[in-house]
Amino acid sequence: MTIQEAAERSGLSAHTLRYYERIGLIHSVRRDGSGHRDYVERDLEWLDFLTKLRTTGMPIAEMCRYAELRRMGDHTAAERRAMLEAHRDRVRCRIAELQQDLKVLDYKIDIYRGME
Amino acid sequence: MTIQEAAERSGLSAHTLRYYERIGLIHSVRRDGSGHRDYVERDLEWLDFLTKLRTTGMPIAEMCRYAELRRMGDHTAAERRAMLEAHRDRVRCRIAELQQDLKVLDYKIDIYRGME
DNA sequence: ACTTGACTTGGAGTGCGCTCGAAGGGGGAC
DNA sequence: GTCCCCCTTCGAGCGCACTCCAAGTCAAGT
Repeated sequence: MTIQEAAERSGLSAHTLRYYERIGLIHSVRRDGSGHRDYVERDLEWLDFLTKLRTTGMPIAEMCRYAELRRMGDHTAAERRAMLEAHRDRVRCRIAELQQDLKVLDYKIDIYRGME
Repeated sequence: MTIQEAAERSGLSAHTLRYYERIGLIHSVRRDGSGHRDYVERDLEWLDFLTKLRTTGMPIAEMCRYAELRRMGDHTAAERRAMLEAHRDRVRCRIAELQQDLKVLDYKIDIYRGME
């Protein structure tokens, strides 16, 4: 699969895919005869997971660490799990915070309604 | 109240408070005899609300627009309400998205647990 | 043979939201 | 008086996560 196809399917830009590879987020994408990247299904799955980490607010540096552990093999599973658990806690906190802020928005909107 | 006190109470830095004033997010903070800023309770309330808009992901430019409408008076209430409603929708979507992503994290963590 | 277009690399540029530095101005404590 | 500290403005700098550009390669189409 070409970089354009991978971009469309992952929702990332081709620029971003190259950038992710450069910083080590996605490792050693296969090249075809002419040196062009050739993405496989497994790359797409990994990109989807990376995207979930990103959209939930994990910093790139932390994602790089996770990717590095993943490359190191199964013996890093516990550390990776710990990272995900810590991240999950952050996401839960974030959701709780957003839900609180939502109440304030609701309250404000009601006030505006009352004014009209 | 001095800028330092306002910073402590709002959770923003003094730098950020000056920055917010410069870009028009907070308008015409009173000055004392020697030109120092003198924040009042109402400023703090406004800063708290601004902070909620920020932490829920409203871009600064949009917050400036909201602040501008607020300065223009009561006849902008409908437009401000519309902005808040649009923002509320975005926040709701964001929460829903985070909740979906949380499921993926849970799933992954379970897999790691199974591996150990 | 030549054009077209998508790809490659390395490095520079961008936008956002701050964050900091420089240079200078009070005003209270000693 | 002078030391010290916090304040002022203006403008530059920073960190993050991309985003884009320049220069070159390669393969397919006409």
